[in-house]
Amino acid sequence: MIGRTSTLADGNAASLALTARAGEGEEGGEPEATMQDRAYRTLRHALIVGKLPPGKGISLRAMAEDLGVGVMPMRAAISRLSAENALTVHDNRRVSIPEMTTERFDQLMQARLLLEPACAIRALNEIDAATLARIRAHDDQINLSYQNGDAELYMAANYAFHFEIYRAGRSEVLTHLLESVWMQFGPFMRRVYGLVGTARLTDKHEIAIGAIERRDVTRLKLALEADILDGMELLGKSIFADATAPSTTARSGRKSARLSGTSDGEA
Amino acid sequence: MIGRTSTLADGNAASLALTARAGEGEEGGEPEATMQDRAYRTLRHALIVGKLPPGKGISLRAMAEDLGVGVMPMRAAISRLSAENALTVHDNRRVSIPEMTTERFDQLMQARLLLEPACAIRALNEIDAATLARIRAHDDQINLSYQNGDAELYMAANYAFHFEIYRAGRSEVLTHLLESVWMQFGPFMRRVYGLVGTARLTDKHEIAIGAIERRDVTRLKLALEADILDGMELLGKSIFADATAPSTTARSGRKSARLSGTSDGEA
DNA sequence: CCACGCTTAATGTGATCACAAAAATTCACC
DNA sequence: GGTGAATTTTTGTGATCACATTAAGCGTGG
Repeated sequence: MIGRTSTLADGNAASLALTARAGEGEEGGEPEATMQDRAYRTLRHALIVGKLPPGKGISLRAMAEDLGVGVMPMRAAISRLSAENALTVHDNRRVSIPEMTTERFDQLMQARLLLEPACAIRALNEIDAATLARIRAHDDQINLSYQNGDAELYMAANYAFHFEIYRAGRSEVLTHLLESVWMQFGPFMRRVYGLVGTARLTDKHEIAIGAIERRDVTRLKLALEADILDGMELLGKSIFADATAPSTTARSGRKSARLSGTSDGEA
Repeated sequence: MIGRTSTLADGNAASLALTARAGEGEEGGEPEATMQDRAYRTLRHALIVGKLPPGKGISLRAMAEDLGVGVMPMRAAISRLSAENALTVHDNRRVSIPEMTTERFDQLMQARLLLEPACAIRALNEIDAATLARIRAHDDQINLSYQNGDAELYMAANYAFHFEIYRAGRSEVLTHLLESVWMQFGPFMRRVYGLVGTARLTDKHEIAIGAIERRDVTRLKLALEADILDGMELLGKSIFADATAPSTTARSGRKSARLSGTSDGEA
């Protein structure tokens, strides 16, 4: 391994790697994927599922090497993410994953509360059986993640669940805005997951699914708002509680309890 | 009528040179401004004030030359704008200013209706006398633009008016999302301005200012919603007058009624 | 006059080099 | 041993070159 420390959260060198999609016969199906798009998508996914901790410094060349792409595609990817507020560029012109503050947390939550019910309501009459089945499947994944304490699976499944609904609303504008919010929210949420962990509240997802089945607008809206607010309350408490209890899910176990703390990023 | 740009000065993009204006002198005060930031800001401003027409193709090298910057900064700028949905990248990998469709129009308006009142409410108790004075000044500029029929001034002043309020709410998250929406909205709005021109519009801005003075939350909310809806109605009418009859809902997707004429966009 | 094939120009993507600023490291010195 | 200056490394920014793809000219042949 090069002297460069892997920028990945757990030091797991390959976990973020640009996976050559399994079954990538490629020549026939997807010749269009540009390098920068692949870099963008992997980094984006890493953010949404919280694979990268807040405060983490993002080095252009280092990240390019970690992902196995050139520098130019990585520049484009970082540029795009920065434009979406998923990465912050400091005065030093250095880039890092944004720290979470109480103000930003509130702002992100407000954005979620404003946009997500609206998206869901739009989607209500567009969800067919197949889509509903996918939604249920995502929810099953969430429950599975709870059983196994698999934080990463939870993050991915939770994202998939929500956006399976929102995308059905066919508002690319709103979903794009929401994805920006989730990218900002992901790193912090993943961090906190270990603390609130397996504490499953009353399952608002089930209520949402039921509301979708009955085409119950207000109930769906309430379910989503409650889901968001539940998380808010949980995560909000975690913020104020400077707990020392480390997450159990972190394999190395050696995680500081600082919620938005830097692992090895710069100040 | 569609493909012809009559009164608008959008003929070609040569007019949006990277001037030292943009409110910033030169490197006297801000040695930190990177080239790509300057390119980004000018292009962004051009989008918000609608200096560029929908459908207009954006050529990397050509635009770089027009703005007097290198290719690399322009790449970064275009990349950022694309990430904010202010520019669309086609399958050809060519970039252009997005066309407006009825669906997108509705989505953008919904986003405005969701986010802008919320921002304004946040701002309500943060607006001091100085800020209110600036808001009034912007409104004066708007009225002036009406008198002179200065579309560009109107666009700039209208943007300044709204965001002077929203920024006071100190939610970088929400304002950033809103700016993305306005960048998507600007080119089309500017286009339509020539059609609806100086038309009526009972001044909702005055009402909003009055509501700010009295710290009247609901009145401010209503004023902004009415302002947005007024524009919606006006622009909506223009849409239906201008474009081929929009199908009820083109569910099969791709081909929806193109609302905005192209000057020299690609196929 | 129009259609079709060829040539040419232009475009986006990516790599590589160059450079200044900022970290990180080294190392002398108290 | 700890501290600060000098050096090395790393960083982001930007320019330039190379290449494949595609739009645009442009001719010839029908």
